[in-house]
Parts: sequence; C-alpha cells; structure tokens
Amino acid sequence: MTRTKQAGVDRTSGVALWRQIADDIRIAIGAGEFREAGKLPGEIALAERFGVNRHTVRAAIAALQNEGIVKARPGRGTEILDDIRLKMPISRRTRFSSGLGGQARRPESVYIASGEASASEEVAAALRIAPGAPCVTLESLGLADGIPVSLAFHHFPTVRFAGIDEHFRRERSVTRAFAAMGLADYVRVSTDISARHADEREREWLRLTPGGIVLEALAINADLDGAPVQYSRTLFSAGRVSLHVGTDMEL
Amino acid sequence: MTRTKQAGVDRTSGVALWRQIADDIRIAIGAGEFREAGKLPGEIALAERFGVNRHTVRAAIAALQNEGIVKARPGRGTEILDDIRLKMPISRRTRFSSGLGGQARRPESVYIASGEASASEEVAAALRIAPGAPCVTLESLGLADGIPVSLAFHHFPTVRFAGIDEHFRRERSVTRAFAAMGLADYVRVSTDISARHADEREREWLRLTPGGIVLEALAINADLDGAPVQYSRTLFSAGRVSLHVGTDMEL
DNA sequence: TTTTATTTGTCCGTATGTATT
DNA sequence: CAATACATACGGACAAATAAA
Repeated sequence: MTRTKQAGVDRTSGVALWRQIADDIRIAIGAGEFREAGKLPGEIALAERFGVNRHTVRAAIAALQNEGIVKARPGRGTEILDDIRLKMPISRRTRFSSGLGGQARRPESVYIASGEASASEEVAAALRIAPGAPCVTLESLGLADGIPVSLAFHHFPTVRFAGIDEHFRRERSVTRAFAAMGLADYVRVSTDISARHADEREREWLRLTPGGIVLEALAINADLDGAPVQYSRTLFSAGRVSLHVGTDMEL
Repeated sequence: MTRTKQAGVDRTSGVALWRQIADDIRIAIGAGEFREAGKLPGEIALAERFGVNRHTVRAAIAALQNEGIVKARPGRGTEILDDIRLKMPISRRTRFSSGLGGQARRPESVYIASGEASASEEVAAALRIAPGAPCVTLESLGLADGIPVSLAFHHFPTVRFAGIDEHFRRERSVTRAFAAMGLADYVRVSTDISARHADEREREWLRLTPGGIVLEALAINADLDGAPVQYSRTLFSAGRVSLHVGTDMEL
C-alpha cells in the first residue's frame, strides 16, 4: 500500500507525529467538535482520521492526558474534561484581581522578585523618562485557584515609586501598592498584544509543556493626569486565558 | 564526557532539538539580544550555548532562514533581517485596510469563499438573532505586500445583508461592501483575543510551518444604533502581526 | 596581492529515536 | 516482540566564501 497524505501530518517538520496529532486534537476540542459525545472517538477511528498507526494516537492521547485535557479509561473511552479558559478584560480600568473576580475563582498575585534597573529604550519611551533613568522592577505570578495564569514584569519610575515593591510584597496587589503610596486611581493607556512560544523559564513558572504558547501583553498605565506610572510585560498562558477587549470603555 | 543539561532543550518532548533551538533563537532575536551585533553568534558558539552539535544548530538556522528571519552567508556569519511585524490597531473604528495603511504597506483583502448558513449558538448570540436564523458567511484572506497576515470568517444576518458577499467580491473590502448596501458607518463593540497552534488549513493559507501560532480574534461590529451587523473570527499570523489596543477610543 | 583566520556549506559515517508493518 | 524505513543527532574532515592582516 502506498502512503497517502492525511489530515495535515508532516513528517519532516521537526515535530513528532504524536505531538502534531495532540495539537490537532486539542484544537478540535477547543472548536467543540466532540462536545456532543463528551469524549474522543476511539483510538482506531482517530488513527484512520490522521492516517497513522494506533500506537501513535495513543502517544498523542497520553500527552493530552498529561496536560489535564482528557482522561482515558479502559472500556469507557477518552473523556473530555471541562474547559477552564478564563476571560481577562482589557479596558481603561484593567486590573488583574478584579478582572478575574467575576469568574468565581480565587485570584492571587505572588511576589517573585524585584530590583532596581536603568530604563531601557523601550521602558523609557513607555514611562516617558530618560533612557537610563532608574526604575523599580517587579516580577509577579498571577494565579487563579492556585493555577498559574500569568507572569508579569512591571516597571515603575523610581523617582516617584521607590519602594513600591515592598508595598507589593505586603499587599499582594499592584493596585493596593499604588494606593499605599498615595495613588488612588490609574487607567490603562495602551496594550500591545502578541503571541509566541514560551521560553524555558516561562514554561517553568506557567507550568507549560514544550511548544506551549503565551499571549504577551505590553501595557502602559497612567495616573488621571496622563502621566505614565507603570509599564508591564505580562505573559498569559494561552491555553488558560483569553483577552477580552470591550470598546465601551467606561468603568 | 558526560552530557549536562543546557539552555532549556528537552530531549523527550516530541519536539526536535533543532526546532526547540530555532524557537529559542527566534525569541532571543525578538527580545533584541543580538541587536548590537546585527547577526547571530557563530554556529560553534551557539552549539556550546545549547549543548548540542554544530549540525543541530545548523538545522535550526536553516529553519529560521526559511522563515525569512535571518540570512546566513559563508565567511560573513548569520545576519538578522529587519523585523516586519505589523501592528494591527483594535479600537472602536477597527478596519483591516486602514489599520495597516499607516505602516507603508500595500494592504489587500482576497475573497476565498462565501455561502449561506444557519446561525450557531455562538454566532446567534453575537448577532442577536435567533439560533438557526440564516446568515451570510464570507471567508477572506488579508495580505500586506502580498504576504498573508490574516484569515477571516465573517458572519452577517441574511435578513439585512443578503448578497453582501457579492459586494465584497467586487469591492474587496468589508467596509466598502457595507457602504454599497447603505451602511455608511459601523463600530467595533467587542474583541476577544486568544492564541493557539494553527491547524493544517490555517497553516496553508497563512503559509505557516507546523507549530505555527495564530492570534484568534472574535469580533462584533455594530451599526451606530448598536444593532450587530457582523460577527468575525479572524486568525492573525502571530509571527507577522501584533494587536494594539489603545484606550483613547475616539476616532 | 597574498596570507591567514573565521565562518558557513557539504560530505562521510554511526548511533538513536520514531513510526509502521 | 520483531524487522524495516526514516528522521534526528552526533562527530569529524574538508571545501568555499569572506574579511582582515
């Protein structure tokens, strides 16, 4: 029998067949293809669909099981577990904790590290300070129900917010750290969104598998006079978060 | 010599080493790591950095060359080509062509297919019509300078926009198709953004390699009375596009 | 111009992992 | 649990192109 090309599997792409198939099935689940049945087709049916051997499909399903997306049991098939993708609002009043609050989950910010640095060109332009001017850096991990969903790198101008990292450590919230320093309110000025593969460090913190995807959001927050107070680079775990941009931008 | 773990390459992940290294280098380029030199370190230096053989690094560089990110030449090293990531604005007045217009590129929309369908739950909720009600579907490809950057699936309520696909074929623009049907203006109501691996069909149209990433934007447009006129699912090639959300939402 | 060092490109062979039959 | 085919990864050797001495 001659081999015919099937369902988009590619043997010379540097990605193992079982991983390509795992990715495909993950997408199909996300598209709701098996929602009615609540479970995947049998291994033999999947093997035919992708034009591969049943062993290869088993490797793919094992990977999905490892990610917590499906659960296979002998005699019962491969059950699709509930999707738990969070919707993170992006608006003038974007805040991490309140953004996830409505979704009946326990949001939490955890301190990772902080320090002092000279502003790079990028940071300086965003904060409207001179390149090389001092800024406070703060790294934090966002969790929902104990599951990591975001990894954030914040920058604040030192001249105005020296010691804000200590406030964050106590308050576990950027909003409350600002409040403790006398800034009662602030607004989101702009957000730049892109997507890419996570690097190793990001995969570790966000508990992603190799090939895992992050949504990268570059955000500028300003006080009510329009002066930039914060520049952040936040990496969201793409499998667990979507970003929602509403254009009715009031409160 | 015993092998030590290096720079985050994982030999049991189903992703070939050369592809992991290509992803790493792509990220490093994006982070500006080699901006000063304008080129990558030599193959031997990279091989040491990742703890692999020189040939493996060569395979990674070949992949990046194929993507148009770098160009290697004997005796000269591996030059990093200019970044060409487009910035797609998301605002109340989001339109494909004008959004890319400011970036000195030739934007173009190409008709792929169209038809008539019954509204799914998702489409019906977005367009505020009854589930199962008829809607016009339209699929189009967005290009910038001939390079595919987006693949879009549009839905319009048939009751109001029957035949809009024919207008799109002539006008090659949703905005102009709306205008031709008497709708002079419309605004973006909401946009939901997520990221995932592209499936095979998407990879073909957007000319992506396996493992390629798309930004998926679910968008609702409405007329000035607030009645939904269009629901779109647009897949942006994540390597070529970032989405920019400004919160100064007027014009 | 010639020489030399550096860097990429190509070839060989071998071992291991992946996928099928 | 084989036998087979192919992709991946390694190691070494040498050729070709380039830049600098």
